[in-house]
Amino acid sequence: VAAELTVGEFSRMTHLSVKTLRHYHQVGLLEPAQVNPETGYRYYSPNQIPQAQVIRRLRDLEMPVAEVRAVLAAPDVSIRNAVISAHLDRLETELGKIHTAVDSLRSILDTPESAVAIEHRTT
Amino acid sequence: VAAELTVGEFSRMTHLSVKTLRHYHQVGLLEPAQVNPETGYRYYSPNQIPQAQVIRRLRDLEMPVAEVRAVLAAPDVSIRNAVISAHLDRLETELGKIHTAVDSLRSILDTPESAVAIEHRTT
DNA sequence: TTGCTCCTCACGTCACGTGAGGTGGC
DNA sequence: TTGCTCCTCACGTCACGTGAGGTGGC
Repeated sequence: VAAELTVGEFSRMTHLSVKTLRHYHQVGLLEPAQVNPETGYRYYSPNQIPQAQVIRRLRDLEMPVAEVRAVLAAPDVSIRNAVISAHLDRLETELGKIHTAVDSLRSILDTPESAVAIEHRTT
Repeated sequence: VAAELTVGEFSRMTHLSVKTLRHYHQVGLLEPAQVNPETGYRYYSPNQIPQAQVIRRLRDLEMPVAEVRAVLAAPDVSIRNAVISAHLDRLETELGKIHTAVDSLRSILDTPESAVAIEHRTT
């Protein structure tokens, strides 16, 4: 009943590339509200925008597509939030590890004559 | 001149999977010290271990293989360090963004009746 | 007619992992 | 003989991107 948007329009409004939108259609993550059976043209509804933004946020946080799908299919807001929260926890643990690794590498780089020089011993 | 190690042994010492070692051989990132031309068996030298560990560290920090190769081929320690440092900077910027996104998502989740409810308006 | 948008294959990319089928040495 | 390790294809995975070749509406 709402005005339909073409992929291009929907792409601009959601900042998801057209290729990505087609991909999401194909894997059933985000289906267009309508598809013209003759031309194959995809049409999205404006009220699909919030959902597309949720998808984009979760994908930006590297949540796998399958998990994003699970989040959207969650029967209950509290379940949904629990799944997201679990992912955020994993992510933060990851960030911590990477941060530690970065620091450790930096300290190696800041120590000119140490482990870095090992490779020159053969000379 | 040093005792040679098989892939399996080298894998255990570097914590790189055998498949990964074969892959690194194929793409020329880490070549075995010797390859038996009859059997195709790969043999690594113990003094390749430090290099393998550098590779592992950089890959753990999601540095693309091509860039790792560039780091190893750097003619000069200062150039090498500059490349690594540039990557670390990019990484930290990334981490910051992700952290912001996580916080913002968390605050949305902590606010029960807001944007999350938009999807139910059609009902 | 020209442009722009849209479409469908099919293949590419990145960094491996999986699995089949087979060999060699203790 | 049994096990374990090693090998080479070839294809799979994940999430798209690229590019060819073609269509439809203003």
